[in-house]
Amino acid sequence: MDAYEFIRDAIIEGKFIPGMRLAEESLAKEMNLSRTPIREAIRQLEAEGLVIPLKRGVSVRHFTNDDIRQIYDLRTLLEGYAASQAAIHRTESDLLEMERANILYEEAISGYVESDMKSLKDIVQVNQKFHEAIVAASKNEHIHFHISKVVVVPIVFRSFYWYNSFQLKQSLEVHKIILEAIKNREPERARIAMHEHIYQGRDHVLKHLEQIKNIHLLKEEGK
Amino acid sequence: MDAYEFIRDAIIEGKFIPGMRLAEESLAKEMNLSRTPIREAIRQLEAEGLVIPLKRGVSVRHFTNDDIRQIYDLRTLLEGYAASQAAIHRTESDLLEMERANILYEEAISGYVESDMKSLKDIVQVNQKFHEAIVAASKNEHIHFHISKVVVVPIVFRSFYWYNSFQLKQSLEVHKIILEAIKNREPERARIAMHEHIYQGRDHVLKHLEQIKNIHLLKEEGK
DNA sequence: CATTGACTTATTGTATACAAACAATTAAAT
DNA sequence: ATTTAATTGTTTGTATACAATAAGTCAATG
Repeated sequence: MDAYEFIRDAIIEGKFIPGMRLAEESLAKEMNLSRTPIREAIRQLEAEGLVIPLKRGVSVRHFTNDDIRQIYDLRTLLEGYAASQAAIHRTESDLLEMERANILYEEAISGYVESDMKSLKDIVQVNQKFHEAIVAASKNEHIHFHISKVVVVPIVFRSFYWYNSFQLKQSLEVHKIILEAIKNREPERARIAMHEHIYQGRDHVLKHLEQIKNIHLLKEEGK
Repeated sequence: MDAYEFIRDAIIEGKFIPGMRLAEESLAKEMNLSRTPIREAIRQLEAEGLVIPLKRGVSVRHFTNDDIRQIYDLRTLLEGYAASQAAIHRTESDLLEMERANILYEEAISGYVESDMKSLKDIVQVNQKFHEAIVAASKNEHIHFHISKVVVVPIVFRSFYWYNSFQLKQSLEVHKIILEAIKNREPERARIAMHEHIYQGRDHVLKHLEQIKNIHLLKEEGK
């Protein structure tokens, strides 16, 4: 569905900010459609929890710091499990896929210049590729469904945009450790490495949120 | 949404069997609505994975044995996590709620007569109450979202209907062990007990599925 | 007899129309 | 001046209408 992707992307990219009401008519006009497909897209987004119903219509969901913490806890659980299962069920072609993703990742961060959106989008995509390869290797097709719900969240999705070169390289190193564990068929090691990886991501996001809060506080004082 | 509940219930109760196409017009007529709200309900069910899109329209999703196994693995992970977190974060009122659910459970199974639908529905509901109380005590509001997706699945939902008195009593005993662990603030013990509880449920379902398969095979031979 | 092709039918997907609910603004009364 | 009432306007929710596409049937031809 086209309308679905349009609205979802606008939400996770922050174009539609939390609390904003989604007016069907204006959305319809914006993408040259009638209200009918717009409403159907909204129902899907509602089922995924990206928008919340009001008395009439819906608004973009706001995620609190606690939400982010809880969501990351679940992501840690799910991706850690995926990594441990991958260490058990991975085939040779799975390993190849993960290695390929990591090589692309390495290339992408070597070509990275601070705050260049184009190269960052590549990194985001390649990072996703690695994580998805692990899920595929876990041989549990339902994991993907759940992980997508803890990743496609506005703040989480954009967290990549405030990484620096060093942090990206560090991230690659952890990827290599995870891959090594999966290759050696060490489920616990793979799980723990993935845990640490995701938790670092969580701290990264929370630290950034803290900074934003402080900026707002300074603004308040400046008035 | 009323249309949503109508269709969802029909699917998880097995009135709409896997593979069956959902004809919008006939559904609309059946519940005295136009196609518009029906279609919106279908989009939600699609987002939840209970129906799958065809070239045009949707059909009720079929869950294979592997699906069931994978879904139960995830449920084990999620409910085990919920139990361990509940052991850490539970308040006194959380404990009260769980105890109350277990007392109701005990009453419900004492009043149970084999294959009496009325009393079974009560048991299903009270069982849910206990599991939800644990999720509430875990203090992670997002767990519920994910667990609901591994519970509201046709075969899983109906699995209760082929328990006997002894198995129900046994189930209650495990509930008590889980509660004890949560009361004593023993996260690992709570997690493991919950694991075992869910895995028993899984085996129960898979065994039943095996039986059904055998019945079908016998029918084939009889031809 | 089977296979291809055109035509007919049925059902979906999208647009529009209408009714109901909520919000907002203005007027009236205390 | 403030609060209440009423009326107007905007937006959602549902129904209907229309267009597009897939499927099924029947006939025609190899």
